[in-house]
Amino acid sequence: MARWHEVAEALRGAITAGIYQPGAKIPKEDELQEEFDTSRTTIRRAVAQLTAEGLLTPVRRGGTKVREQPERQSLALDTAVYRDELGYYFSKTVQHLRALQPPTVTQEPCPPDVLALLGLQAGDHVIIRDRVMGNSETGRVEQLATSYLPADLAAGTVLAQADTGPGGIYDRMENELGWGLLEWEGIITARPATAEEGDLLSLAPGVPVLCVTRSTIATAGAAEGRVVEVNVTRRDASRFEVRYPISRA
Amino acid sequence: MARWHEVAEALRGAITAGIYQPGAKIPKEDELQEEFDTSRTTIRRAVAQLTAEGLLTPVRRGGTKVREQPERQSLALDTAVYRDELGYYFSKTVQHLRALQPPTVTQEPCPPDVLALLGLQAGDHVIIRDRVMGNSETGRVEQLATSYLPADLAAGTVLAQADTGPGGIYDRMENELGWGLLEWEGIITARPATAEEGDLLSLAPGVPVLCVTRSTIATAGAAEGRVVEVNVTRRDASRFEVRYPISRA
DNA sequence: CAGTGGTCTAGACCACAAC
DNA sequence: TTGTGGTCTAGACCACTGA
Repeated sequence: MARWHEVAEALRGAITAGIYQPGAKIPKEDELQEEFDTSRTTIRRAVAQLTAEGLLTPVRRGGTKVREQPERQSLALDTAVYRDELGYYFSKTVQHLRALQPPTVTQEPCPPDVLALLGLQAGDHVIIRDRVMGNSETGRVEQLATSYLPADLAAGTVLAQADTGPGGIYDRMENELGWGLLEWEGIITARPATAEEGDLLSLAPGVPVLCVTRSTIATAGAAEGRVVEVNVTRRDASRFEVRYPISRA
Repeated sequence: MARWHEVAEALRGAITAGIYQPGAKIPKEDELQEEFDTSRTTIRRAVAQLTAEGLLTPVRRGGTKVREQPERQSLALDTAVYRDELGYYFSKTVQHLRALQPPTVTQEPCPPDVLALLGLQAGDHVIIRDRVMGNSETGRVEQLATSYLPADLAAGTVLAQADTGPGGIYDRMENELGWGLLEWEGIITARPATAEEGDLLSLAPGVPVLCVTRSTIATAGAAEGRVVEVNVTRRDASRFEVRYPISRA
């Protein structure tokens, strides 16, 4: 077994055994170096591993702390979609999330991971609507939301404009565009965060993002039967969870 | 910006731009060292970052490859529980998963992350039933399943034995123990994989685990109103997703 | 403002698996 | 067999930030 692996295991054991409590500092690198009689690089490799596992967070000038796991915030699973005079919404729980800035709208080749969902070919273009959402009072960023719309359907329409008017894009699709009563399907996934996501969401190193991907299907008009939108929301996986009820069938 | 950050960004750009295709090899470390005119350590730091993001997988003696994202396997969300003469099951989709070994049963202090779910105090003991599940034909490990039961309820009962008989623990709870018709609730989370999970599930470095946590609530008998079991299943987040329907309310 | 973690260098040897 | 990534050393300087 590699030396850094041994060091990591020793530290991990000390943490789970409670010798180092959450919020407490572990010895500084020089001290660990002496304790384990190895080079600083090896110590750093071990600490990096535990950091990636979410156990430690190094603080500049403040030592390396045992990470306090934040309480996870529950999201109700949006198995039903509601509608009132203002538009569609997917959760009965009041969302305090607001777009912190106007959405970014661009047109680009479709990223590979949404190609299949939209039923497109490699190289096909999509309209990308990007929003950074959070608590408008504290300014804290809570989720990143991105919509992908096939360019052959959406380019040049109101769907490609930053302001889509009252009710948002779904109202436009059902009313002005005549795409019928929309249908939806959801997928929950998780993956490592990109560097950009880590920045925007203030993720601790190594923490993944929890993704909820919602596909919108048209039932009439020019887009009948097609997936006309894929919406991906990404959240800090250490701070959010998706909760759902189970009933007897 | 740190040098390794620049290198990482350059490589990331080349990958997303398709200059390095999935499955292809990026230049070996010496060549990158020359190309970017920096030390090997810096190159390795950059490659480590992209590996953690799931973009690269180094292969010994075979160079470093651009990771081919495996197609995700869909899991139906178990919003309903079914029952037949053999016992309970949570998914209509036939599961080919079998326990690859008999379950491990131990008694330990309750881990902090399930304390609140079980309504226990720090230091309280739980019975832990651990199973490694996978495809019994290929031997491939697909998921890790762990059940936590409060020791004050389960110790000394059939629930603490490796073989719980036909129908499993839920039948024992409802029938022999008289805990009434059980109820359930589910939670979906994601977190970085531990070293052990990475080994068992053959996870690529940096890939998180997708967790489905199911709590069982008793409605009668000595355990009435209590959470009598917490079941946590962990899967490779790059290979699984949870899919669910959305209907109009 | 000084001590901590962050970055970087130059070099060496090792172990594993693809060739 | 041997070239690749994996590990490790000893040392240096930097930059941020919390004491």
